[in-house]
Amino acid sequence: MYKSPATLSDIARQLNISISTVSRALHDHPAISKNTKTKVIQLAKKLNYQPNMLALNLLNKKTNTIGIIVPEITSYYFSSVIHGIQDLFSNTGYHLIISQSEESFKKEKSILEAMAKIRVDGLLISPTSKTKSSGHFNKLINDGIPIVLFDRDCPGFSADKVLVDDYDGAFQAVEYLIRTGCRRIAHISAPPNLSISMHRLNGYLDALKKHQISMDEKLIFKVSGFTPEHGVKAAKQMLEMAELPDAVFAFNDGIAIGAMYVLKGAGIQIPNQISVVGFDDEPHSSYFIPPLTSVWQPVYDMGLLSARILLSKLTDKSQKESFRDEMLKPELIVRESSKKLL
Amino acid sequence: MYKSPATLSDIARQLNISISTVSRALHDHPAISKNTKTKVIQLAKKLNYQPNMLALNLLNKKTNTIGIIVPEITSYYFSSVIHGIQDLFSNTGYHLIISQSEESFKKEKSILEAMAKIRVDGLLISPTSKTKSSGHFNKLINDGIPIVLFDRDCPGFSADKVLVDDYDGAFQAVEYLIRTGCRRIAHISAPPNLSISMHRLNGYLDALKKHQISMDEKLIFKVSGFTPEHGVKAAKQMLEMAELPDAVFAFNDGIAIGAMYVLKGAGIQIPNQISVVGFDDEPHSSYFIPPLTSVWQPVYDMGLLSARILLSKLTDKSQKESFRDEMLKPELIVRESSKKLL
DNA sequence: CTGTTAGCGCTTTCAA
DNA sequence: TTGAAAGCGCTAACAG
Repeated sequence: MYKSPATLSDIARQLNISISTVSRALHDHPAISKNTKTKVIQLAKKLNYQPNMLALNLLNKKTNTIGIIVPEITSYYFSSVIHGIQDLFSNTGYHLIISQSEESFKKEKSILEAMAKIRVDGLLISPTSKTKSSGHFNKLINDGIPIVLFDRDCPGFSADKVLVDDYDGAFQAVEYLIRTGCRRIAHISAPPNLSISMHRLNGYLDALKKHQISMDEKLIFKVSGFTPEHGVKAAKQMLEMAELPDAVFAFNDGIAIGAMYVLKGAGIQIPNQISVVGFDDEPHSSYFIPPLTSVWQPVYDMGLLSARILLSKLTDKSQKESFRDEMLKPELIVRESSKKLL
Repeated sequence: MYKSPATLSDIARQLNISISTVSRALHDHPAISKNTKTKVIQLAKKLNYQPNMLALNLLNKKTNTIGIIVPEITSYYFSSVIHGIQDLFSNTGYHLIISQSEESFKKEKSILEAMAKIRVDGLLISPTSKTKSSGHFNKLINDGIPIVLFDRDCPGFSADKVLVDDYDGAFQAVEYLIRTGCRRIAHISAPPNLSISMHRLNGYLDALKKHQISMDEKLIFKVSGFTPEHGVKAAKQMLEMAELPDAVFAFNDGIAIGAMYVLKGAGIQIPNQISVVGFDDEPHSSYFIPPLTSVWQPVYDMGLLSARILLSKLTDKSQKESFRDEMLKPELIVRESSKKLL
């Protein structure tokens, strides 16, 4: 059917020399006559010889493959991180295998097993919101497969980590709201088993505390996910309160957008009656009316840095045993959704 | 440092039997005594034996790897297709390698070369907007690597294709606008070398023609990309026209959103003065005010179907030589951005 | 029922 | 400067 690709022995046979000579000729080995070398190289080009990676992989016990596990790929957030990772690994000879855990711990475990089976050389992981233990991670570590965690932490698991300072981002956002005169600041919070969820909540609480604003339980809306629908739900509850908040700090842009939709629909002036602030700064957020104030995160850089750390582990196997713990800084992007007219 | 994984010969040595016996025991081979079989299986479990995929790959000349090439991963559109592809290939033993061409023909070619080098078993490709020839594709085809094209066509290239009927989607959208009373319908069109761009433009033109509305060159805004910024640009030009259009049909939601932002900012009533319709139906589109009318596409299903076609090629090598040419139907989702008050 | 052998494509000693 | 041989881990044909 299809002619199978040329091998070293094909070249050797045609030239009546040994396989090892051919191999040497193709690798700039010093001990080889100029004559045979050129002959080999010519024929190799003619036959369109490509080294068989499968054979090399077996020989080197390396797959040149990096595994990536994210909760989902269809979000601006994770796809941007992946973009950063890809950019760093391009031209390194490594290729990337991407899987989605879909926030399922069971799925995370089975993906991890599959990755172990195909013997990836290293892993970049953002754990699910359900992940509490790290036994499944450690199993791979014990096999000598390095893991770098990004975005989401898994407390108790020692590894290289690249996280964003969510606490600081939330603190910045809420302190800014206070500075613009808000006092009854609501927070729409995501599931508490997610570390970043707690960090943002704590940033919110501490900013209030710093400015001596007493925390009001009723102003904290806990929702079970991160989509606009969840924001819708929270905002509807909000509308039933005796006294409305004067600002909403949402866990992320998706929630903020859903909330803003409901509030505007109810005739509430944004930002004059209620300021709205999101988190993640998704590209379309600035096209809402009013454009959404949000906490920007260095997502692409997070991918780049995680990848760089993993690559250095892979390249320099003798690396010191200590783990890197990087904390990237987010940045508040102020837009109209929070600029109250004074 | 790390103990290397157990091999067949490890088991064989410890049990004082031959490697092939071990192999047979682990593969339910009929010719094997119950006794040795259980012994082998026990020890294998104890040693946590995992077949070495690298060796198997070399033996079978298969990598169990599928390559995916998309223009970008950070869009709802392509990440959803990928999601569909992943769901179909999960539990098939294949794993996926994803690369971005970033709309660069040169990059597409180099990715293709890399994919050939690592010997992927098959490829799923959505070509760049610059791709005009198919020589680089055919090179892989000649190596026996099947390719399935999705979303974007590459005219002149014979292969399995899974496309969406963009013409029909555009036609539906524009005919709907006409039915709601619009007569001066503008179109914001993407780069013409992109096949889907032309199909949507043609759908627009034919809908006008069918309803005897003469086409007005000035109402067709050609932009160089697909982001909200491009919509902003077009809308600003629009605002300088002597007579405004009464509707805008944008190439996609991104453009529509950018345009809507500018139009609303200029005090124009949407939909009463200008109806706005997008394409792709991104999840956040329904949270704009007014919520955006858009042409929904079966993106997830497109991924599923492309993957299914590729898988069947891979499984049944003796497949007939004919190519499948699937055309999925889009669907107009009507929301407030186009419901004029009569 | 089990062992021996060859081979997938390549690199790398060791000899010549 | 070149060749022969071993081995990476596994399967399968062929003998026993």
